[in-house]
Amino acid sequence: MANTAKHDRQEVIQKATYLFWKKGFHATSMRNLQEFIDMRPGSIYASFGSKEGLFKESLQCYADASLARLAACAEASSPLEALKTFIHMAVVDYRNASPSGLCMLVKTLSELTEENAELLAEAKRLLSHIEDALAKLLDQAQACGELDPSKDTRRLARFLQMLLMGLRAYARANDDTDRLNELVDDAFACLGLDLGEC
Amino acid sequence: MANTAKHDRQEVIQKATYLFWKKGFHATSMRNLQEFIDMRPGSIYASFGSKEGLFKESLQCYADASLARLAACAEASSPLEALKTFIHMAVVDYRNASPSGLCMLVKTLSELTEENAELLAEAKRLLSHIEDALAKLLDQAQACGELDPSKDTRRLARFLQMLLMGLRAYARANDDTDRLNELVDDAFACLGLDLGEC
DNA sequence: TTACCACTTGAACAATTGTTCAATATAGAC
DNA sequence: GTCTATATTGAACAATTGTTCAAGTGGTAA
Repeated sequence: MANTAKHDRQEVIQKATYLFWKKGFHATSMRNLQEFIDMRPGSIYASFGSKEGLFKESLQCYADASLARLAACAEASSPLEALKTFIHMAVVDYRNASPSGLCMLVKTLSELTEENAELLAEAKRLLSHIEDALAKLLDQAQACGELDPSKDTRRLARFLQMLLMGLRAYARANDDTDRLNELVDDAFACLGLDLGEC
Repeated sequence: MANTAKHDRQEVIQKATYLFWKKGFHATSMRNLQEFIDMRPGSIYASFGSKEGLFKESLQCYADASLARLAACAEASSPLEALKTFIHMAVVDYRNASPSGLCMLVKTLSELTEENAELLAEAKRLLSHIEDALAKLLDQAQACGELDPSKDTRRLARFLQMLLMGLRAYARANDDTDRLNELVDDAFACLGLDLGEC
């Protein structure tokens, strides 16, 4: 077969995302990828140009999935309840199920240096999109009377993302689930969002 | 010269720490290290056994320096004031001065997988020591009446470390100093420690 | 002065890295 | 059925990886 793509592009990117997310950019070799997504180097380079190119698309794939997960939460319940579910999922539930436990974007920001400036910038860009989505959800919470209208939602969104990063990093260092739940509770408590009453 | 060590061991480890901290474990090649610390491979391997061996000692060197920094803060002011200084230094002041902006232990935890289980375990171990030091400082704060005696200092220490991780990770994604200061303020505010009045 | 020994040196190793490209294969157009 | 455009293959590339080791160097003790 030829002329018509053997591999579904999106499926290939998803597999690559899994491996990159799990092992990081440097520890994932092209040979690892070739084996895992069952493509020969020629095909990969024809489709994505370089390891960096494939990684960049993986970052986007990851961010899309995260935003979709947040949107799914938002559809299932009230804005603030959705936030709580989203964070609890990311920090506690997906901790062992996901390839890394950490946010792939944060992991990338942590691993890479200016030697891969483009990837660094892309990770930052995608993280800011997630922050936008969090802010939008907080705006909705205000609109439906769930959140004090005097609160600065942009500032609160920044704080939420910072908490999310911290919680997931901490979860990687300490795998006691009870204490982790305690920590998430503390984080919610200090938000002043009265989440417990939703 | 020979027979007597040409290089001061501690000095060599400090240089290695700088490079590992900056670039991470995988992106730092032995050739990078050889050049940076001005030693030939034979000497390095005679002293440290392997790249992993040198990295492990670098982790310890980093943790020692962090604990010393915290101790220095503690000696300069009251326990809670010291905590505030310590966190502000790590998140805002050292952000550009230090090799990475991130905690080297968190960066290691983020980068490595079970393929380097020993290094992973060492990073976790050292992080728990830092948490111990934070808890001890909170105990002192209680002893001198600076902190509500009913608070669970172990739990508070965990929360503090989580915040520290989150703040530094966020600082890596967003380099607006004003907003960063705002974020640190928010973090302190939600601690319920009344830090502003110390 | 001699002998020793801890330390250093750097060429060399096999393995792995990201990447290229000429050869091959095949679905669809005419 | 031929042609063309596109996708795939896998051997091969130069460069780099972590590591080894035989040879060299020079202070110290006798």
